[in-house]
Amino acid sequence: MNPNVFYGKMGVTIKQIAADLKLAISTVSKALSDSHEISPETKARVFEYAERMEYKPNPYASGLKDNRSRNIAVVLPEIADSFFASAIDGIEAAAQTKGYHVMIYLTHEDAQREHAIISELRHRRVDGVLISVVSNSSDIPHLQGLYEHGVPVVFFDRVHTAIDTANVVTNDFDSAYSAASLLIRKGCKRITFLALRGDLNIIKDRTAGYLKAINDHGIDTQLNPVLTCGHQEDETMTLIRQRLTQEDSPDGVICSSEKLTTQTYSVCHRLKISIPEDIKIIGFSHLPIASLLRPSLTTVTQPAFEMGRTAATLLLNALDKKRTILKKESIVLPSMLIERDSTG
Amino acid sequence: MNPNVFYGKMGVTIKQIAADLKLAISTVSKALSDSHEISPETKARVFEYAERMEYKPNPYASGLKDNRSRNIAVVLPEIADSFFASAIDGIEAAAQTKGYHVMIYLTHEDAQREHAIISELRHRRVDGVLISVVSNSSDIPHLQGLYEHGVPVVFFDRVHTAIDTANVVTNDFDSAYSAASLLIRKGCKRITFLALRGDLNIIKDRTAGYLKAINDHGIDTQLNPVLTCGHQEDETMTLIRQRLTQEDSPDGVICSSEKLTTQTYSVCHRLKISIPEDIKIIGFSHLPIASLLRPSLTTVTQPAFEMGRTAATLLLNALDKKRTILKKESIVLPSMLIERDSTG
DNA sequence: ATTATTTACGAAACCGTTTTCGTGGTTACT
DNA sequence: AGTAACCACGAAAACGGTTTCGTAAATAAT
Repeated sequence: MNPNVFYGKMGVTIKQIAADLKLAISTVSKALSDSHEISPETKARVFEYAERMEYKPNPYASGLKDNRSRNIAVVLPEIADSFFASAIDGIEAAAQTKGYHVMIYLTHEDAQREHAIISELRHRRVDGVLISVVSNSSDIPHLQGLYEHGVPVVFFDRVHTAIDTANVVTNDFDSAYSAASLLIRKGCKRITFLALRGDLNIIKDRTAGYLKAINDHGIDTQLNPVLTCGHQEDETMTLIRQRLTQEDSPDGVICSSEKLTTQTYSVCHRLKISIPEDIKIIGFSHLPIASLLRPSLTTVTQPAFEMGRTAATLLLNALDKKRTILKKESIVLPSMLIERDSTG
Repeated sequence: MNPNVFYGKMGVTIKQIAADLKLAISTVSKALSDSHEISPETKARVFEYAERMEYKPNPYASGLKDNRSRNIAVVLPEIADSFFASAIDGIEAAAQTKGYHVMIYLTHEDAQREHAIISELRHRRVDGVLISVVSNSSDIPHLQGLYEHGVPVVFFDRVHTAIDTANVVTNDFDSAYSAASLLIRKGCKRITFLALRGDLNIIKDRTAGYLKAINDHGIDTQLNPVLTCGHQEDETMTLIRQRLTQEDSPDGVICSSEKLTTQTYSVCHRLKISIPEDIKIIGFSHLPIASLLRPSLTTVTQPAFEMGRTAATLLLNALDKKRTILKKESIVLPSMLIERDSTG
């Protein structure tokens, strides 16, 4: 632009400063990092000038040396889900205090997209990855490859046990057990557990916890089945509607995901099935406004923020120590079963 | 682990390939970019080898040359807000198709934090910034500086008109006008408009639209006031409660933000004020489950996803053309007033 | 007085790319 | 035959930093 207007345009480089101050580039670099081999006078000169020029080192240039960008990736199925939104919140909080930057990648429950993203992340754009996978079988080789190529991976919520790294989960089995027990205690005789298609660990665990509760209470498993739903909204709604209108329709439903919960509510509203009189409902959900629903929703609420923050902290601590392989460990943060009106 | 298993560890570099193939680095680089000055045979050799080694260029090394990272920043007040969550969704969609990467920064409605983040972004970590500001006066010099230093900025939703760049908003004035008109039509005599403290344009516009409607309908402005709320949850709840329990308490409320909406609902629930009989409520909110609330909520729903995608597209198009200054323009995407039970 | 050490700085290599510029060897034109 | 034009490749500079090493001068140790 205008050449004599100002140096600062487009970012002053260390080279510029060196030239202007008639110093060697290395001298300036050392001065800025407060090296002991530079005299106080020179340091002062450099500091003052750098300040005036608003010099900021280019992070990627520095990163080239030690091969780190201080960027981490968060890969997750969707963001319009209060669990994931809060998890990101926790991740960002941890990252910000540690001087890291958070990149977001959305898979939209699509294994192919996840595949593409993981593949992209091999290019060393990020120093590490936090991920909540789409499916438990989808992308082992890719994730494994990423991990083995020196990009540490930490799973949260939707983990992938085939890979030996750290992960952060909640007590899915126990919460589902408690949820089912509550419904049974409330007198439900025909509970349906809404599972998600796929082989997600969290769903498997929740389903198992549910079935254990049914068994432990000596209740007929036939009458208390598991219904597997897909990710497509209309298809799932139809499925739920059919279930709720069939003969011997359920008097209790446990929804294993937030979406399934809201979908079930929608169906009930539309069909004028009254909760909790006709049917009692518990949802796995982090919804902050569960208490404002009609009726207020009994939830299994995950510690989303904490899970995100914990996972991020695990990863960032490893990165700070330049550890690229994390000890295999599962950190389990407990969910809370919060009784509200939908279980009357 | 197994040392002789594979070269690929930690990422092959172009230099490695050159050495292995006994070629010059430049030759390999050109071959990979399919340059005409490399013979088909050599290209084939290089391609095949690069493929086998799973070579991927280091994005930040390349970025150093043309001074671009293909990363963009999204700076916003919070993520646990369905508007912003959806906006990110739209942004990510646009970015992914254009080969850009999205970094998230949360200000938590804190001007200082926003300041720190903007300042951080001057280091050329990102090629451009999408932002929904905390306040309209907070950080002009910083944003201005960022912009002038060659980092393009696009505002969305919470814009900053003092800076001459592109921005994407919704028709706040008109929607507020419509919302107020609806309440008046429904017979409300004492409406309260809940504004947010600060000098956000969107709030100002919404407030103005509300006041205009009150005026146009020849209604007493004294009885239809604006109540300014802060960002602190408990404080705001108290304020709302006071208002709803005072003498001549309102029979209609318009909440200018999603949080205010849910807070108002909470207060009504707690005080057993029945909606819409005692009071009618309209909320500016993108909540996908507005219809599941008790009672279902009449909303002014912003086109969040579209706004995010549009803002991102504007920015990315400029970046692709290496344009760093964007034409000042406002793209207005209309909100929708969706009547539900809360306005009875 | 001689050697050893410290001080304060500069030169240069390096990180992984891209790009400009040479250059030796063919092939094509007149 | 002489020059022009290409062809296929390599050397080196550049991007913006950090870091290692070298070195002249000043100071300290013997």
